[in-house]
Amino acid sequence: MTNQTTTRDPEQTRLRIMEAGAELFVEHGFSSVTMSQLAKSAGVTKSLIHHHFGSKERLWEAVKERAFERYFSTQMAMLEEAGEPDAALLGASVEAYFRFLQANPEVVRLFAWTHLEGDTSCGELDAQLVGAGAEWVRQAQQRGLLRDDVNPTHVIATFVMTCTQWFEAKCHHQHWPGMGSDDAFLEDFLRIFLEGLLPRR
Amino acid sequence: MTNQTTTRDPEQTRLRIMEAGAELFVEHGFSSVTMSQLAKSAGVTKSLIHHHFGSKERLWEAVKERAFERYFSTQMAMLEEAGEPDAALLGASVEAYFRFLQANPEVVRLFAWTHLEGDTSCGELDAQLVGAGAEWVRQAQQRGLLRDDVNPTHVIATFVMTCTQWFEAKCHHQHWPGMGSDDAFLEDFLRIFLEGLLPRR
DNA sequence: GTATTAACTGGCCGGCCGGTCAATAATCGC
DNA sequence: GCGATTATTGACCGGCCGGCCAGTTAATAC
Repeated sequence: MTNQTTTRDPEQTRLRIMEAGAELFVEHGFSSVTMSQLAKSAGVTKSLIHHHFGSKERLWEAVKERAFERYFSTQMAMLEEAGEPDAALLGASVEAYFRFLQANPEVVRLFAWTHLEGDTSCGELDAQLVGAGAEWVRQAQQRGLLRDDVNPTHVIATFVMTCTQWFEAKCHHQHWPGMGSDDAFLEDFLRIFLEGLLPRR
Repeated sequence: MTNQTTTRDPEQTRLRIMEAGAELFVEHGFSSVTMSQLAKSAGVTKSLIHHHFGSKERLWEAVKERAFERYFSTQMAMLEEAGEPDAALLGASVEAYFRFLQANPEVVRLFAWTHLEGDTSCGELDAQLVGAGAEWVRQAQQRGLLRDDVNPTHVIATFVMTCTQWFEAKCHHQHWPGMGSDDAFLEDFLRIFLEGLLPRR
């Protein structure tokens, strides 16, 4: 058999606890989740969670840190495989980000919780990512492919925030009159956003 | 004196409890706030809160409902005093909404909590507001003042979501390299948004 | 092999949680 | 005025909270 019944694997255990934490915390928020729930969900005792992480708070921090790092490396990989900057590729990047959030709703919720907590650590890793994205926009501006009278960082921020809020506030606007599907909204947003960024004559 | 020491005013008491609830819940979230904190902050006993609202959950619902109604009436008033639709007035509306959120950060946090709870009630009142806004955009489209190949509801949603997320995720993006002030961002967003909405030639 | 360390368990703790209840005091209908 | 109603209090409840601790078992170092 692959797993002996009484074999210990502390790495695996830590991972199981973090995965349980990720699921419960992201779904219900830090303070709604109890150590008993975490223990039950991870299949370990409360004491073992304390042994590995010290406290509920430190487990939450470990969960967030792991999630941010995974997010960061995924996004960095997406950014690196993007080619030379131009308007079409900007559109493709927006769509890629939108699809990423669509496929990973837990990322959106994680951000929302950390924003409400006022936690700045989510933005620190992101700074590199945004720096690279803004540089990418700046090059396109210099080549005359995008209008150059807007701050490149604001260009990145605009589409990142729109995509994030679209999924974060789904329950808010999903029944608004005339509201379309994910795809329909993305299409309209891209129309406005990309044409708004064309060089001024 | 304006207030007798031992005079009862149940309306005023309900209000004090709701205001304490609004402040604490919006700041820390429903499950982090305890009845004892609420009671202390409102200057009443826990039992009195139960007497007036029945339970912690129902107090939270009352707080949200009151806040949504105030939000709705404020926004409706803003919408009604807006004049005939055109691109400049759309810009003014975006700015008005942005300034409203800037001046009322508790509204932003309230929306964020309700979104995480999956509460749809915030969107129901809004539906009217958005319906009116979308109609306003539609008229501008018919007059050839705005491009007509985008869904009017998506136009409203785009700027509402951008403004909301700007303030909601402030702690996330405030230290991004090159990120400007509230005003600088708003200016750039308006450039992109309004030019992206001009009629296609 | 054996001593040391680390993983892991179960039971327990003080404290606070949301909520209840009986008693009291102010207000209101008449 | 006076009885019914309702606002308000403080004492109290069972239960669960996060965390601790003593003890046991597995892995590791030598």
